[in-house]
Amino acid sequence: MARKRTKPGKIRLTEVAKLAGVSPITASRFFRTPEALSINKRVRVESAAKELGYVPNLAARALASQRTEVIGVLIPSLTNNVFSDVLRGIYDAVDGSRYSIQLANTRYSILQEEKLLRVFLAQKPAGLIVTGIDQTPESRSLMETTDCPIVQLMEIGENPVDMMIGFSHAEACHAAISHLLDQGCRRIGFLGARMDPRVQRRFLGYQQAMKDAGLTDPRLVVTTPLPTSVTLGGTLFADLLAKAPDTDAVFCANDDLALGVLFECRRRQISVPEQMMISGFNDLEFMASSVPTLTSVRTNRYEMGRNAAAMVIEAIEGRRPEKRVVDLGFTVVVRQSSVRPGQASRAGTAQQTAAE
Amino acid sequence: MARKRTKPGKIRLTEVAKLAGVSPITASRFFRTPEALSINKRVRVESAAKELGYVPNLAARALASQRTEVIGVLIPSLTNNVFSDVLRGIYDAVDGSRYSIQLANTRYSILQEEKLLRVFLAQKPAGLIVTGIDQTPESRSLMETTDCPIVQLMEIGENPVDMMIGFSHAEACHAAISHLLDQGCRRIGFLGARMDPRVQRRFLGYQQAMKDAGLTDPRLVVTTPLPTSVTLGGTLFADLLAKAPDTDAVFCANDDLALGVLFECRRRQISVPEQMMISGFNDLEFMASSVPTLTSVRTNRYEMGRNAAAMVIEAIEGRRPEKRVVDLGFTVVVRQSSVRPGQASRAGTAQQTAAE
DNA sequence: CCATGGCATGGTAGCGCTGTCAATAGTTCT
DNA sequence: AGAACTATTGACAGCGCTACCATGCCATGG
Repeated sequence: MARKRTKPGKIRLTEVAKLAGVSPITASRFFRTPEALSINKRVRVESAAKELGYVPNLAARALASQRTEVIGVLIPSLTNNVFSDVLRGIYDAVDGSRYSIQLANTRYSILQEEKLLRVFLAQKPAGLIVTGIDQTPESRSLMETTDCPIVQLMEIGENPVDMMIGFSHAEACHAAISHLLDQGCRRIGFLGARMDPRVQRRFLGYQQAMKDAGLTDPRLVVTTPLPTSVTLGGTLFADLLAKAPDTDAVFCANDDLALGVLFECRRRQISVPEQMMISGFNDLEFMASSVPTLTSVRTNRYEMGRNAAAMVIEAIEGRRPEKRVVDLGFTVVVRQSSVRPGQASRAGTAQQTAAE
Repeated sequence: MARKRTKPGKIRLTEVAKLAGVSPITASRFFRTPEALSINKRVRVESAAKELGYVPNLAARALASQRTEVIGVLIPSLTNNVFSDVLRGIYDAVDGSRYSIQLANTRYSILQEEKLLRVFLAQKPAGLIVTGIDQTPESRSLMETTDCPIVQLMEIGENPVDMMIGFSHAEACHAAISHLLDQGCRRIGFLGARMDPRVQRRFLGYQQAMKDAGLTDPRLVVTTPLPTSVTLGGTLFADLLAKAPDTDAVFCANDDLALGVLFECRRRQISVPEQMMISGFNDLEFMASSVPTLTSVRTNRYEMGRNAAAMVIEAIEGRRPEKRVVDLGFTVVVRQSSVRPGQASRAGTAQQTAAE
C-alpha cells in the first residue's frame, strides 16, 4: 500500500526535470555544475525552475551529499559592539553566496566553545570561523581533525589551526602607549574590563612599553572581570586615582571605558588633555565626536569579518588563499584627548602602524 | 552491487539501537517521545547513545520528518545596538532548547525581507521572528499561509499575523514629550535618523503631544534617512538650531543622537539642562553615566527578544500562549538633562508608564 | 573501417531518519 | 473467561536529493 506523503503541489527537482524534458539528475547538475551541461539543457532547466518557483530542499541535499552549505561562527559575545561589526562583515560576505551562517555565542567560555564546536562539527559545516587563538586542547584537536576550512579571527599568533585573520593586540596597545609616552606622559594607567585573552594581550603590550621606558608601577593598573561599560570606566578610573593620584594619562582597553573616564574627569573637574590624557581602543564611532575628541586605536573589525568569511568560502571552493595568516594591522588615531593643546596640529592625524 | 558510501566508523541511530538491543525506530523514539518508551529501554538507549557519542543527523531528521528545528529571525540591522540586545535575548531563550536560530539581515528593506521570508519558509522553519509590523502585502500573505508560529517583534499594533511583542513607540515618545512639557519646555525639537517605521511612529507621538499642547512648529523637526550615529546627532542639532534658535529642548529618536547633542552643546557652550533639555530614546547604558546624565525612554529590548523566542517555542510545542499580543511597555527615565536644577530631587526617578 | 577517448546524459541505489500502520504484550472490564 | 483496550515495540517505505557507475554519442586516428 503506497503511502501518500508527498503533497501534490510540491515542486521537487523531479517536477523541474519533467518540465524541462530532462532526467532529474541532469536538473540536479544544473544547480551544482552548470558548466557540465550543454547550453540547450542548461537554458531549459533554468527556465523550468524559474517557472515553477523551485526552491531546493537543503535537508535532502545535505543528506545525499554528506555536506552542508553552512558556515559556523563562534563568537564570545553578542553585546560587545566589536563583534557586531565583525558579524556585519561576515554576513555581508556571505550574502549572495550559496552559504549561510550558523551563529553561536560562547559567552567568553572556552569550555562552552568546545561544546559548541562539537555540535557544529557533528553537522559537517562547510567552514568554520572561531574567535581568538585560545582554544582548549580538545577544541584544537577537534579542529585539526576535521577537514573543513577554519579561520581564527581577531588575533594573529603562532600555529594557526588553518587560517587566521586579525592583528597583534599587544603591538597595537604598545603603539598607543608609545604615543602617550611621546606626549610626555609618565604615569600612564591601564584600565581593563572583562580581561578576555585579547585584553590580556593588550595589557602585555602596555607592560612592555612601560617596562622599556622604566616606568612600571603596579598601582597604575586597574582591571576587573566584569563586562565593560561606560559606567565601569568611571568606576575603574576612580579606583586608579585612589591608588595613583599622580596619574597623568589613562589607556583604556576599550572605548566604553574611555568614555566613562572622560565623563568622570568632567565630574571631577579634571581637564582633558591638560591634566589627564586619555586613549581608548577600537575607535568606535563616538570617539570622534566627543568633547574633547578621544584618541583610540582603530581596528578593522568589519574587514576582519568580511575577509574571514571570504577566506573560508575561497577555501571551501578549493581556492585556498596563499596567505594563511592575514594581519590587518591597526591605526593609532590621535585626537584631542592625548595631545598637548600647543601641539594641536597633530590632533586628528592618524599614525599608521603597518601590518607586520 | 552494493556501494559503500557509509563510512565504517560512523555512529548512526542503527548503531545505537544495536548496542541497546532495540529496533532503530525505538531508538528514534527515545529522542522524540521518550515518555512513550518503557523505563527499561529508555535507560538502555540513553546509555548506548552516550557510550557511542551519538549525534543525530539533523539533515536526515529534517528530510524524514518534513520539518526542522530552526527558528528564523529577520532583523533590519546588525549594527544598531538595539538589535544586539534583542538578539541576545533570543539566543539566551533558545540556548539549551532543541531549537537553533537562523538569522538574516533585511537592511531595513521590506523587499529584502520578503525575499528572505521566501527562502526561510521554503526550508519549513519551526518558527519565525520578524521585526515590526510593516511587511509587504506579499510577505503578509506568505506569513498567513504558513502554519508555523510567528512573532512580530519591537512593536504592537492591530492585526497581528500571529503573535506580537513590543510596545507603542508613539505612546513612549508621547510620554517623553509630555515630561519635557511638564518641565516647562515650549520649543521642543525632534531629531530623527534612519526614519524606519518605528522612528516614524515615535515622530507621530511627538506630533500628537505638540499638537495637544498647541506648540506645533515644522521648524522644530529635523530628520534624515542616514543611519544614526553620535556625530550625526551633533549635525542634526546644528541644523535644528539654525532653523529654530529658540529651541529649549530636544527629543532624540535614539540615544546616539542624544549623546551627539550633548557634545554639541558642550562645544557651543550651551548648558544642559539650564539652556537646553535633552531626552534620548532606548536608554542605552551610557545615558546613566554621562555628564550631565541623560534622560531617556527605557525599552525592554532583551526581554522582548527573550520572550519572543519563548513564545515561539511554546507555540511550536503546541502550548500557544493565551495572550497573542504582549505589550512590554516602557519607562521614561528622568535624569539630569531634563530637570530644572532646583527640582533636582526628581532626577533619577523613573516615571513608569504601564503597558496598555 | 574499427578502436579509442572524451563528453553529455541517464539509471540505480542509497544518505539517516521518521510517519504510518501492524503486531504483540499486558491490563481492565463485563 | 473472553472482549476490548492500552502501552509498547517493530516493519516498511519513503523524504528529495546526489554519488557512482553505465551508456550512448561523436570526433579522432591508425
